Amino acid sequence: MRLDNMLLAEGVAGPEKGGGSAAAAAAAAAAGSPTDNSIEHSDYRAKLSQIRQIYHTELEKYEQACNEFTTHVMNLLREQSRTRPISPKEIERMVSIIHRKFSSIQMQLKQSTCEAVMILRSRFLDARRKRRNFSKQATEILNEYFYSHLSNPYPSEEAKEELAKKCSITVSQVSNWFGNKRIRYKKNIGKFQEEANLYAAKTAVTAAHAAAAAVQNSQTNSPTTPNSGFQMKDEEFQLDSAENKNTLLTNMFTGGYPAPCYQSDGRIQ
DNA sequence: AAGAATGATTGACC
DNA sequence: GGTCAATCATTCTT
Repeated sequence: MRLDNMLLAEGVAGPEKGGGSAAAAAAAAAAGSPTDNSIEHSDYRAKLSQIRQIYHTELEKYEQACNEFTTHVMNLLREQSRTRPISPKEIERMVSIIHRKFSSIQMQLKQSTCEAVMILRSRFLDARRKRRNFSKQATEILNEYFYSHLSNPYPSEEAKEELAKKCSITVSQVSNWFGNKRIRYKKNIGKFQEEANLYAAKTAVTAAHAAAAAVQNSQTNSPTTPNSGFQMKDEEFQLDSAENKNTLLTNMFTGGYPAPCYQSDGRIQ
């Protein structure tokens, strides 16, 4: 009974099911509540409840019509009983015919409701599958964070939330982005070197401005710069040495490619 | 139209 | 539970 299960899972089954309502509640609870993707999801839920409402009102209408028709037929039979004898069995037969007819109509209603739910579902899933590239600003913000935390590009939950807010995307999208970025950067550091230098320069410039404002007479010209490549956390301090920074600074302006600092085997954590 | 880039999903791992 | 790695599916670039 796929259709029934589906309706139950979506909470479309009505109270007329009697004992089934408990099963409906259980199924709804078991289905869980994926509370991510709030905007599209709430839209989905709204449409679903709309379908459910239509189903219930239609069902009620049929129920009522069935009752009305039954009493109408009963009246007719009663009238006919004056002219000819009508057995209780015949009445029973008529009533059961009517009920059968109406229950088949209700079945059709259930089926079409189910179809509507399925269509809604597939549309929802399609919408989720369809992706849009993030805005340029969003990518910029994410890249800025990534390259300025290259030694440990793992934003905390709070940092993720902040980035998500700044980029107007969800936290899981931020997680996805960092997951993709880490793996793709690691796979081909050379390809990303230009980008890395760009963002390193960007943060260097802003840091330099701050530094210049603070210490005008100082000779220090090495603002905080990111590492050349992210490493295992164990190596972080070792590779974040001043020597490394200087190398990067030089490379930044000469366009050189600093050697990647990866361990041959391990994962990044 | 083909290939590259990119966001999302999935399964395995710790 | 978060991450990695492979992969899918769509979008962008050439």
